Amino acid sequence: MEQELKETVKQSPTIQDVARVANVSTATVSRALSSPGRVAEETRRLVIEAVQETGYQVNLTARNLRRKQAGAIVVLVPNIGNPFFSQILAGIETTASKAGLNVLIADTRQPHAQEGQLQEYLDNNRADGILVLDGSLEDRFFLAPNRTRPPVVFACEWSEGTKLPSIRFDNEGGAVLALEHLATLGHTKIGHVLGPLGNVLTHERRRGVEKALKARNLPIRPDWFFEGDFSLAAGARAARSWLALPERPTAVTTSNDEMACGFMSELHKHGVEVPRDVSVVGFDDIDIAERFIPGLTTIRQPRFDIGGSAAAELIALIRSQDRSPALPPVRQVLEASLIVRSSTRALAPSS
Amino acid sequence: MEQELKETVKQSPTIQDVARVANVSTATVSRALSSPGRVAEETRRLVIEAVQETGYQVNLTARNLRRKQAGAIVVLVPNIGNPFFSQILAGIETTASKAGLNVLIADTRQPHAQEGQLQEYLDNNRADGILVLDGSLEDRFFLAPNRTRPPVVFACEWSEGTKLPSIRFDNEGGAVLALEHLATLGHTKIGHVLGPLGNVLTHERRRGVEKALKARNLPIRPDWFFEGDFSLAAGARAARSWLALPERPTAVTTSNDEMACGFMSELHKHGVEVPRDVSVVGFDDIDIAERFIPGLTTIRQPRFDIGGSAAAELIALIRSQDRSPALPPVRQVLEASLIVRSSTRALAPSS
DNA sequence: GCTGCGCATGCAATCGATTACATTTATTTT
DNA sequence: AAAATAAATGTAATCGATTGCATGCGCAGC
Repeated sequence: MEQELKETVKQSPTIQDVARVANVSTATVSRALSSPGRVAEETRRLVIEAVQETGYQVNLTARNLRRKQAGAIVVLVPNIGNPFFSQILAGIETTASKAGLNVLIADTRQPHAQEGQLQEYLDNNRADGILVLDGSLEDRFFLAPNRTRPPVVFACEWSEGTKLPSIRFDNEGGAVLALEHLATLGHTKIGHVLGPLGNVLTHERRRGVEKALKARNLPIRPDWFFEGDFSLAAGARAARSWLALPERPTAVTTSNDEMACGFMSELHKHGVEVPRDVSVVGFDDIDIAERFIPGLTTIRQPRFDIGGSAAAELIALIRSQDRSPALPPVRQVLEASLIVRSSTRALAPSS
Repeated sequence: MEQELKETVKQSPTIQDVARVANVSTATVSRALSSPGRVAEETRRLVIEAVQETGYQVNLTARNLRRKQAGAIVVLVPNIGNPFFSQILAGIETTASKAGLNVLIADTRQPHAQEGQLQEYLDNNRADGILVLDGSLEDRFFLAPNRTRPPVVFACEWSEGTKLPSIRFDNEGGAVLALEHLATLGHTKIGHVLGPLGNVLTHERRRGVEKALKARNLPIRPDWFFEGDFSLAAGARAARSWLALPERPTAVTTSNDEMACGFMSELHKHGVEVPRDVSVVGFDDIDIAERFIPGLTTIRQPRFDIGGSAAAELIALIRSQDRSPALPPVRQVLEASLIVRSSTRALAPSS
């Protein structure tokens, strides 16, 4: 009898199995699959057939071990829960998985993420590259101290000091758009709810606001700039400050949409209606903006695209890593646009 | 001279380096680190010291190759962008990374994710276990056709047919809570906005609604059940249906919060105010619910916890995989609670 | 004092793919 | 036609950790 005992538990087919079926060496299989130019046409056909017959799939762990790579990138995001980031993550996912890379998402604000966890990602092993969506991380994380660190790309936020590549929105330009819109509607007393103080976005958006005010020769009053931190609660706090003001701005721009929602929500509780009593412009155009009451006028940014661009840039960096000379750090800036809804209106001529 | 030429590019230290410094074999180092009981006290101390001196970190790729595992779990989520899921993901992340497992997030609704991508995750290599947050995936994905498939745990949603373990909220109970609340406020004409039809959550929540209506002897009218799909837009469509009704319910429950927001938003555009003209109860308690205008009365579920529990269950399954006999499929149900805000009010005695 | 057992440790195979180098064969050059 | 070159493939080392098996040693039992 020729019958052999077969194991009942099927193992995944390995490159050895393919080699046996195709009647070539494992080296040839490997080459046929990853550098087709280096094997004969006919041989390649045989290998492909054998792959199909066996249902072979490359073992990424083995490949990564041999190639000394991790097969993954890690994304440092300040807060997965923030709807602003999810679209960006989707863009990253799409681009990365096309390149065969896994995406690990690390929430830098999660208590357990502090220090140890983060360092572990950064130290050699786990990731081939790092995508940072959180500009507030200290630079020391990225300034390779002694060992080889994977390449880093910033997206959306970035760190002022470092010269690392970054993909950004035109935050200053966006803020200017918001201000121009309000000015066109006849507003002259315009306030602004800031993001967290250390944050670059806060900074850039504020600069846009001040620039536009200056250009129009409108007042820049410190008591019309409210502190915040991008949260709904911060928007509500700003609303209470606004209410307490002896002289109130007739329009307010906010450094993100969530604060705009919190702001309007709190005003509503005190009987103040938007846009009747005050106009509000947000920033980001998160999903709920369209359906908030009232619909929120805001600045839209191509979020899916920025994720994709950043991932693409990082992948390019990873691929070029061994090759000399280092690519010059890219700094790509994507444009923002104004979306007009119902939270803004022309200033009544009376007031 | 004893001076040797040192490479300028420092490699990560390997287990060999540690062994050399500690003056033991690599086997001993490995054992000292992963099964401390099997080496002498003194030796272990030496190894630990050597680890510190060299800054050694285990190479997970090598370990995973040798142990034939992937070192990661994959989470199948219907839509990363949905704020409902982000908290759950955070819970999963926390638990998984404590166990040294990476978390890969796959958005099943992303066009590119269809078929190929998904299958790739499922087929042997990439993941040691799968956490499914999307009940609408076809069972065939999980019914191992021929090869060994990693363990699967459902969280939040699940697939009716399969007997796989699942961690769930008490959806029916939550819906009953919502209905009881409205009934207590004097409402007798109560409608409901459904989720997508195939979805188990839609089904369970609907069942809760009908059960509570029946218990109170209130009418169950087909024209008061509105079709939906969990999106803001679906809520808005339901609002238009509600407006077109000859006889309108005075209160509406929705199968999730986003639809509640869409519903209220659209009504507002037509001059109908909540809760003055109609009371609304949501489901989920997403972040914005508290700050919507009006604040949304809704059913809260411990989202972070469900993610954590599900991950823990999956990890237990992974660890026990080789050991006989298979654990019995767990089905854990977490309780929901009612959060009362401003979108509901007692029915005016007049109407 | 010899046998046997168990503890601590080392040796070397192994996981599955990649790739430097060697070998064979075919093709071109002079 | 011999020599040089190129193309296709095979052999075996390698990535870094884990682990089955072998070894050596000390101690208890007879």
